[in-house]
Amino acid sequence: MMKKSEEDVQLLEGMSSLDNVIEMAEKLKLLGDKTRLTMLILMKSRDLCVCEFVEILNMSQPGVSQHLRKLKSLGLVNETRKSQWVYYSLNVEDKPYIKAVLDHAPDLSTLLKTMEERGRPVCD
Amino acid sequence: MMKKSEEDVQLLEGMSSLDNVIEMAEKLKLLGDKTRLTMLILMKSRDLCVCEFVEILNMSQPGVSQHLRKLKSLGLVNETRKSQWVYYSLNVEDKPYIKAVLDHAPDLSTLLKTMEERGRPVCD
DNA sequence: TAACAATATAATCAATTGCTTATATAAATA
DNA sequence: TATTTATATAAGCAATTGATTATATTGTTA
Repeated sequence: MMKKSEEDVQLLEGMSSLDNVIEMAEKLKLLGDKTRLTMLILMKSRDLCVCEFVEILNMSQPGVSQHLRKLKSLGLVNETRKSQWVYYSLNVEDKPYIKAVLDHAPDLSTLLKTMEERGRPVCD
Repeated sequence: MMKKSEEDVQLLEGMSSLDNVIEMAEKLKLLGDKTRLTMLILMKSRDLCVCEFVEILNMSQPGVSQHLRKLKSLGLVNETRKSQWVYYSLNVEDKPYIKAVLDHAPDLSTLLKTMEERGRPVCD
């Protein structure tokens, strides 16, 4: 087998770095939508089920489900079924730059509380 | 003038938080594109002019200019003309979450050096 | 001042996105 | 088991995006 020249190695390293940049951009693209970013920030307070997102975000249930699917497909959230409800939770402990973004995000816990007080869906 | 109720105040505060989320999402959307993210990471090493981006990213000059315009319009970069060249530089010191993202980004300084060694544009 | 080099803007277009409505699936309950 | 509730998937569509080529602008230099 032919030995790699230093230049080749450097090029290959450059390539894999670029792959990592692309992967990073894909995740950041998910944060670059106001609906999904709001969802992620809300999940800092607690896990939420789909119908809660529907109420808070005031959008159609399929719309919410599709955003959650994208977040799940890139590993930013986990889903847990609790009888009829599916709860979504943050999964960013091992993604430092996403965690950093969410740490600096505006606080939406007041908004969440407000919705809770106005009679939210039962959810268990 | 009518006094605001506590509920109104809470609602209004909620609103402004949402505005901040939207503003945050707009900036993150800029990072959610592989070309622009690469540009920002490259500028961590040093300021670059348009024609350097064109060479490194291997795309059309107008394409590069339009990405830079978006970054400038949201205040993520500054531009400085040096005779015929326009240099772009990072302006993220006052944007902690963007800084955090770039701090965690893959290192592209090797890629930049490689391009420099292969005879880059003169640029002063 | 004419030609050139670097950059910006305009016009265009295919691909992607974020939403909707309609429909399917899954679990709980009468 | 039939109905209801929660969620997911499919299909469709207008708006946005990221690229291109063509053209305008700005500064340098012969």
